[in-house]
Amino acid sequence: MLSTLNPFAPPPSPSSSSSTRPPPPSNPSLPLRPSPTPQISSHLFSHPSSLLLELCSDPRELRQFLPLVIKHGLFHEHIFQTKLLGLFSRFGHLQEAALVFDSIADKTDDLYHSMLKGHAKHSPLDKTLAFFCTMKHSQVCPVVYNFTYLLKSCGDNADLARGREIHSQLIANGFSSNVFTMTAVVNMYAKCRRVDEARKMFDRMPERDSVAWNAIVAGYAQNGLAEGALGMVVRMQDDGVAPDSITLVSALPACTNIRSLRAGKSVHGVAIRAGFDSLVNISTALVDMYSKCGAIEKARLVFDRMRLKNVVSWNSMIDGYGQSGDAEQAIRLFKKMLAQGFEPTDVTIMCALHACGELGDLEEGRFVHEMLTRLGLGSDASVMNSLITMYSKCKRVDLAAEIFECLKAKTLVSWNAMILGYAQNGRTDDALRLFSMMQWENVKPDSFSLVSVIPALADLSVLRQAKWVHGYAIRLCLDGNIFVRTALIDLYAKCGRVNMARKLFDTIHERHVTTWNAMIDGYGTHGFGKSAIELFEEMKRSPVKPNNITFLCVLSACSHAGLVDEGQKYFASMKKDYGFEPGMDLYGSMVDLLGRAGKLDEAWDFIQKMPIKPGISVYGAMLGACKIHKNVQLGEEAAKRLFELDPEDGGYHVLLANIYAAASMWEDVARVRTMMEKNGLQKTPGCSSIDLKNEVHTFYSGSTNHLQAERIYARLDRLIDEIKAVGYMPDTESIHDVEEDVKEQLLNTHSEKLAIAFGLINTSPGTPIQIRKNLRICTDCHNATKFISQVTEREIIVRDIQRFHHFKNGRCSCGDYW
DNA sequence: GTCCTTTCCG
Repeated sequence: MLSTLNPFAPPPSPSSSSSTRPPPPSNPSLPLRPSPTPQISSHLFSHPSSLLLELCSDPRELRQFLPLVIKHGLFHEHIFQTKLLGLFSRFGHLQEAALVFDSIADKTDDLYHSMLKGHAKHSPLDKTLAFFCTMKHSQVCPVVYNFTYLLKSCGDNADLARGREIHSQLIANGFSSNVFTMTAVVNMYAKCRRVDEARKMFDRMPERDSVAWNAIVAGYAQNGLAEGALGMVVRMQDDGVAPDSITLVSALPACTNIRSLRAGKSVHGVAIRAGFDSLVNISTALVDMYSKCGAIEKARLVFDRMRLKNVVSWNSMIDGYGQSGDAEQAIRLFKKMLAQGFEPTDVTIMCALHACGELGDLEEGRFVHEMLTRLGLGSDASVMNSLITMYSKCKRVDLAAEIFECLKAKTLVSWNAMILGYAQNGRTDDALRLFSMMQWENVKPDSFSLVSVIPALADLSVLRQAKWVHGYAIRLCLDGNIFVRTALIDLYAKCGRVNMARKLFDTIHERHVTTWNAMIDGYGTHGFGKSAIELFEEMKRSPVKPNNITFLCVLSACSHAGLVDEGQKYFASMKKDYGFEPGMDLYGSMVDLLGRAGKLDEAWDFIQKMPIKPGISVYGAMLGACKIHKNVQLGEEAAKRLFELDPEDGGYHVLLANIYAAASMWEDVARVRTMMEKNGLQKTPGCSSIDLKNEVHTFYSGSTNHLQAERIYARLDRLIDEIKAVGYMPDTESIHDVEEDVKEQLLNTHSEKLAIAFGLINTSPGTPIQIRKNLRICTDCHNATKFISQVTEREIIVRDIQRFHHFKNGRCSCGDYW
């Protein structure tokens, strides 16, 4: 700015202190130009003109000035030393400030105060306090603002111990009723999350100005105590202090926090009446409040009416769209922001990445990735964490892993994001590997880590691991966390321990909607439809409102238990009583409900009447029902439409082939197989696994590579004879083009049977056997297992991809209805 | 010379 200064302008009046000084002129384009140093002539360095130094708005200009100061021998003049020191410390160049400071022989108190301020604003807390100590040792008398700066620094570092120390020193220095220091004390305690202590100090203040009130309002708001914050806003008015814009900008996030549109609107009203609503920070907070309170259109209205927007305003609106599920609008606004020439910040990038992830838009995601690299945000941990999540959501967990591996400053969030990414992309082993690795690297898992890894364990359904992670959660003192507990409920249910799940459920008093959903679904997959319904009815009487997932769980429970009327009733109630518009999965559930129960025509009719175009899940359910009830004609219809939707999963083709096979339509079976090959679709090989003595044993159909293979096959041979003796008939009708005995042989070596035989050999009599199958259990194995449970007097629990089957005394809990 | 807005993982 030096070139813009008029050297002939009258010098500022000597009485003008720094507090009333106008802000330094700022022209962002100027500091980039080389400074016209030679044009500055030495006559400027008369004493009044030394004030010029103060007008330096950036350290660069200061550095350009310095050689001149030295050249003209002014460096040792007190006024220059004072000003230089002040400037260096204001700009955070503490080393240079210290150089000036140390060179001064007889230091005035002012110089100490100036140094302390610089340290408090720019140095680590340790250094600041060390300087404060030397200051006291040099017999410098502390002043009010020494303490306010020190306390702010303690608050920013959330260093309660040091905060208390400063607090007591302040009392010793007789500042305990000063409104400035005490406001800083209130703020410090609030920042250290000790709102009660902050409040105690606030109540003890002999007088309170609006700043003091703002400190306590913000204190409550930032600690998630919205009611406290809003209560204090009321109290301050009763006390005759009018809320200012700072009060309101703190009160708004409090309304946002409790999602209270009503409170937010009333603050908006106050802001309008006081004329604060045109302030950029107020209107930005309003945008955030409205969008988070579910009034996204109103947020957009406020946003569009803003005459002045800053990056934060844009970020709030973009994130508002992202959080309310409108990722497309978020991206559109992001583009608009770029078009208007705003430079995205780390926050903008994170919001944009979130939206890309939601949309699964890899191309856009890559574009944002390139942009953030250009912007130099490639080492910002938060940004990189968002990138990991974006790539994971776009099903490119490989790219996510690449980012994670290269990320130098991994945070706990990075680990959590990567674990979740693996878990959600079916990379269970990698999720578990990372979870144990993080502990090797001394990163302590938190509730998010557990909530990410537990579903991966639920995928494996190994009870031993479930118990281990439960114990681990207890040791980490995280088992009380509602989301961890909910994940554990789901885990126990998926490990076949629905009673244990219920026990955990009963210990939770403040249940989240997902807690109810997990338990209802647990009952549903175990075929306990009645229990699921009872629990749902209990939920309706609780303060927690069901969401559309709840209805999905309830309908699937009804479907697995054959409760057709109940299911239909709930489907109707969902729209009528709760106003939920059913999604594709719910329609699929309804088709499943009707179809499984044999009401195939009704199911088909239901599909024709759907208000939205039926998707894969709907025709998939129809096809599955046609397989159960051996309906070739409707099966073909469903498959035709299903294949038009181009599913990536080859399972539907297999389903159709099985429908044909059951009807002995072998040419059609062959046709479907050819079609699969042509489309590059593969049948997922069926496999069954069983957990034994800390090891998971996995079997594929006919596999002979197990160490105990000989014993297993021998036991299986005997087993087949035993169950045949009590009435088992091999279901060979769905196998074609081989001899009868080969058919039997093929059936007998199904993975389910191998796993059961292995379990029988290796466990003592009476021990329940638990198997996990990656596809649906086959009809013959289901039948055989019933007989096996009878002849061996074992309880056999099979979890297939759809549900649980509890076999006992020759019967299955699904009532052969699955 | 104190107080204030936006953001990542469930």
